[in-house]
Amino acid sequence: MMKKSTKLANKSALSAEPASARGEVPASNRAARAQERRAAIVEAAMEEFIARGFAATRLDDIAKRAGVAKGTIYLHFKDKESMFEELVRIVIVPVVARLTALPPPTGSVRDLIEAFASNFLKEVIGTRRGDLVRLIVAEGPRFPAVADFYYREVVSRGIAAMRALIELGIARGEIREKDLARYPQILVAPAMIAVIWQSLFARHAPLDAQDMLRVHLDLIFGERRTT
Amino acid sequence: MMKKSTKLANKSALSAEPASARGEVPASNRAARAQERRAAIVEAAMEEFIARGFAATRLDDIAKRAGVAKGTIYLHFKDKESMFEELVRIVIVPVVARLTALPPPTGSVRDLIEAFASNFLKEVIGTRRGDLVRLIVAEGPRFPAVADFYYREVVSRGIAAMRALIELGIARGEIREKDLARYPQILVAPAMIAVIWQSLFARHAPLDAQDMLRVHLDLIFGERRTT
DNA sequence: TGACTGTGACTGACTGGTCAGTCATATATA
DNA sequence: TATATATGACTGACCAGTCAGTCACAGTCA
Repeated sequence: MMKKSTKLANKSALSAEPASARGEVPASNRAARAQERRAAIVEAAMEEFIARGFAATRLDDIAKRAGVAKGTIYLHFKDKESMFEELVRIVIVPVVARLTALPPPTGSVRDLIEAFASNFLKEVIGTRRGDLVRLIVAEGPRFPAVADFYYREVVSRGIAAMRALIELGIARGEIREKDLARYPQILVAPAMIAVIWQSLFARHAPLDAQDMLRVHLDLIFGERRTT
Repeated sequence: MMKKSTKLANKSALSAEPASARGEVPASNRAARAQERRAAIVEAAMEEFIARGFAATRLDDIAKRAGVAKGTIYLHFKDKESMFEELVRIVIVPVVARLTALPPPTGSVRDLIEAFASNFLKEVIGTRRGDLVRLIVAEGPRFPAVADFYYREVVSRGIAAMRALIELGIARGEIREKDLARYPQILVAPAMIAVIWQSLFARHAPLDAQDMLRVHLDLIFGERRTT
């Protein structure tokens, strides 16, 4: 279908388009295997980068873990740096999509936010995805492209969405503190802390993230059902 | 004299007692210069580690920035790794001391916490110290010793102190949400988010940390003076 | 169907450069 | 002078990225 241009990704490497004029669909199992390999590389790279950080990760290790020769990595990615940047996109995009695609305009604002938090809890906190967030925090300053992408695709959207919910909550009288709309970060902060906590301190002092988020929402909305 | 053991410091670190118990006053300018050099190295190392992370930082760069030859670094630190670990201790300890040493048992709990937040704002958020916190989050998983130290000296103490304040606030009727005492993290979360935000996103969207913390406290204590 | 062939995905030994850590030498101090 | 310090050229390990060669497979022909 999309052929090489999709798999090779980067700018160069465009090996002309053989079947282009033809228009055939050589979706042989060759292409399928290539996709599998690519996926294996992404998976392996994520593990290694999370475990060691960008600079300390060896491509040899990624290759070994992915069950591929080192050269193969370069068939899919331009170099270590752009592999890292692509990796973040590849992993983050679906998560954002999934978290974004659940605004069932039903029930109270609290219920909406609770549904969101519950999803975030399952999808991110304490998972590989959560570690990736920590990784972004860690490497962000050295990868402006990553930090920019993350801000644009995740942070700014998340803040905007939360602000909208907060304003709705204020309008409906569910939320007292009007100034909260100016700092949606406050709403999200405990969730972020939970992510970091699980990565760093879980073994010292386990944290019941779900319960903590509940308490935090009680703080904002008042005890359950108590306008 | 104490010789190497004092200057090499590795594990011992913290200045110790240059003049030892003995009466001598070896406060020659030799020892003084050594201290200056050591301080310069620590300062330079912090800059470099914050800017590039542990693995990507070159000792040559640290030496150059400190105005010292590379070999000199090894007169003060065992190796790169233990230099990093010591560095964290050297920088963190005084901050904790300063933040800890301001419990003037006066006024309301809110005032106490506000004083604390105000100090944290000045001492940490948006400063080199704040960057160091981000660095610890970044490198923690690869440096269990650092993560452990940080948990022991900073996190657990901070959590305990906050919990005590919250319980006091509840007892005095200043704080409604009783469950908050179970998750002092919630109280601290926005401050941590502010630290990270300043490091990563300030250039995209500046954050008025002071104002945000105020709003957060309003959320916990109710609008100013309303009980 | 089976044999033949061109293609390009895949491999991994190799290269060039980088950098932590060393140590023989030089300099400052007592 | 003797000793404590400081220096920076040097070494050996390490690793990102390359590329000549291999071979599985799709397509073609008999």
